[in-house]
Amino acid sequence: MTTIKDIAQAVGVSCTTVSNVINGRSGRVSADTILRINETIEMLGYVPNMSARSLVSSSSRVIGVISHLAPHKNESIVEDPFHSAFIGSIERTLSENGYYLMLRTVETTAELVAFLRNWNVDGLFFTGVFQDEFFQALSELSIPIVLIDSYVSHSNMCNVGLEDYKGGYTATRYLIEQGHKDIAFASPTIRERGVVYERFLGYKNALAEASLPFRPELVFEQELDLNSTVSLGRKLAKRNDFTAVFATADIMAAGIMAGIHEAGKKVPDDISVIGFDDINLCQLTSPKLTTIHQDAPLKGKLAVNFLMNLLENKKIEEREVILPISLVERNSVKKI
Amino acid sequence: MTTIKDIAQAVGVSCTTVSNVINGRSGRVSADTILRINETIEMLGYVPNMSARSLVSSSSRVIGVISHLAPHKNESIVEDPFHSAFIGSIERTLSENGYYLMLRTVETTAELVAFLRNWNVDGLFFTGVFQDEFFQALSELSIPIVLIDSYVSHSNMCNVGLEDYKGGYTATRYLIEQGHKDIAFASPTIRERGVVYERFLGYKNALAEASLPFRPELVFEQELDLNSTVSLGRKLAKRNDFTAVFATADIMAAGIMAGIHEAGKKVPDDISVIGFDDINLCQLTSPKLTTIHQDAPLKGKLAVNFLMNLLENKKIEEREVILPISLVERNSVKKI
DNA sequence: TTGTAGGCGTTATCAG
DNA sequence: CTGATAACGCCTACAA
Repeated sequence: MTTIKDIAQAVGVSCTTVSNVINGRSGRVSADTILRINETIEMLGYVPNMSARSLVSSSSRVIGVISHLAPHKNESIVEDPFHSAFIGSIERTLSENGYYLMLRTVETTAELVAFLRNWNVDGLFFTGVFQDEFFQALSELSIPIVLIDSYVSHSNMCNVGLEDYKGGYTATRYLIEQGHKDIAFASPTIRERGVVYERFLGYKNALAEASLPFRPELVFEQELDLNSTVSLGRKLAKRNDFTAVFATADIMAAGIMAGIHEAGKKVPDDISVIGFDDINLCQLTSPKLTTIHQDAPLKGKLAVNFLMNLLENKKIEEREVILPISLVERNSVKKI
Repeated sequence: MTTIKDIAQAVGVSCTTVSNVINGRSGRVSADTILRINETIEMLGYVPNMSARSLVSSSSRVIGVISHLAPHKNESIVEDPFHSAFIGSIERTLSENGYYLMLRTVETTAELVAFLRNWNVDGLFFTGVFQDEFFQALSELSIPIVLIDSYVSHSNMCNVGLEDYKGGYTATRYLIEQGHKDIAFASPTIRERGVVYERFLGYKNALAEASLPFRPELVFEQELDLNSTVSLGRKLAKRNDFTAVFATADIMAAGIMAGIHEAGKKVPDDISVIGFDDINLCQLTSPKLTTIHQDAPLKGKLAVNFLMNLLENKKIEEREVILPISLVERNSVKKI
């Protein structure tokens, strides 16, 4: 393994000089020396040892992408098609900026803290944080953190979020405009101050605004895995007390549609369905899924921007970006 | 930050002793000392500094998951729903075994080698390697490598693969048994010694075995992104010289189905479609997609097993596992 | 059973 | 402009 020392010897200078060149402190070194050093670096194929750097500088250029998992749940952030879409985007931008991405699933705050110290992690991405003990732990951390889709805030964090409330409102409002009066709501567990909660509020307010009653019996909380959503669809197909469903995720909406079809009913003729996210899947179901669009790659890009600014101690005027949503009309909602 | 030294001082022993305890060399330390040290570690919240360890041991417990990207192509391994399914599985198992996962997209072998040296990467996962310059570079590396879905082999690598040939054969054979005689083949670029190539061979041989002619004009190579596959579907719908399509990936099959439907034809009445992978999506399209099943999470698990054995220098009888495929009949193929 | 000392590759400080 | 030297946290001979 080629080290800085090897370079120094080959060129006939000291380690310090080599280090200075590598770190761009060119003011202190003669142009000629710089050239020779760079040539030798090229020739010998020198690559910096990040461990050594990290050791001496207490910082590592490692960015953690944390998937906070409830114990014993068998899913991960990457398995969610929506999230995996911007992990890719994050990795590339990070990489372009000279950072490295570690993926880590943690269950407890202790695990998280250990991980951070293990590697002198420089920054963190976190999705879907709630106002709980976990958030407490996060806010006590001294490294830059970028939250994604989180309705909590703290002075040393940034957040890139979405118009979730408006999304819920828009979806419901659209259904109402299409003549629906009895609208079911399907989502994973609704937790206070979470993304789903906001969409839920939007749903309720759209109802209220149209003087439609909110009917708790039409709220269905369910896991997002295939089996659960499909069987929810079957269950919904058996009922006759509503004409449309708003699902807070496309994968859920698609599962519900499949279940409805299995039960021998039709979307949108018997039941209308609207989703949320606008992932590719929406264009692969039939009927194609009407949904609320959000820009996942952009979310990733903005998140990385935030983190970069935080890491470089740049002034940040706004610590939060809220991305807009928009309605994408396809064919899963019927006008009645 | 608590170090080994702090522990040593607190307990009143030397660093060596603490180190011995941490690394389980309990033979050399008295039971009492071990206890006191462990208590103090707990109390002070000591966490090992991996950079320091890595520096002194030239090994880091970092495992790289490499996404080998053609330059300027805007996709990543995590964006493929099939691959992301087992990255999750990999991360968890790795984590349970005390390893860390770095995700990295590389375009050139130089980038890859730099990355490995930067972090003293201990092992590597790699998907879809071909017999090319990149493979050359890999085989000269001295660290354990586990290939996934690769038809190349080398003494210091393991491979977890799939019965791709059989999959291609089975899919085609099934279509033939259902009475189809003119069968199109849709896939991304067919590269020699690649997964797709094997499936293609299976397709051709099934045709030959049934004395059906191989018609090159029915082979469609296309990118896997949504737009490409859907437009391929539209294109296929316009032709009348075949009755069924075998697509080598479910996302492709689903896109093709969508395109066919857009063009006003029906699956399976006008054109039958069979896919490959059996991802969740298959159960969300209508008709549901008949496909060749493979077990993605198992693939991940086996890959990690291989790597663990390699890392621990265990004897490995077989350096390769080929997972079985099976046909899953749903509703996208018509008997004619 | 425990301790001492040297070194892993890099950076930073300070002197020349 | 350049070079010693110490330090980061940990491990491993070797010594006691």
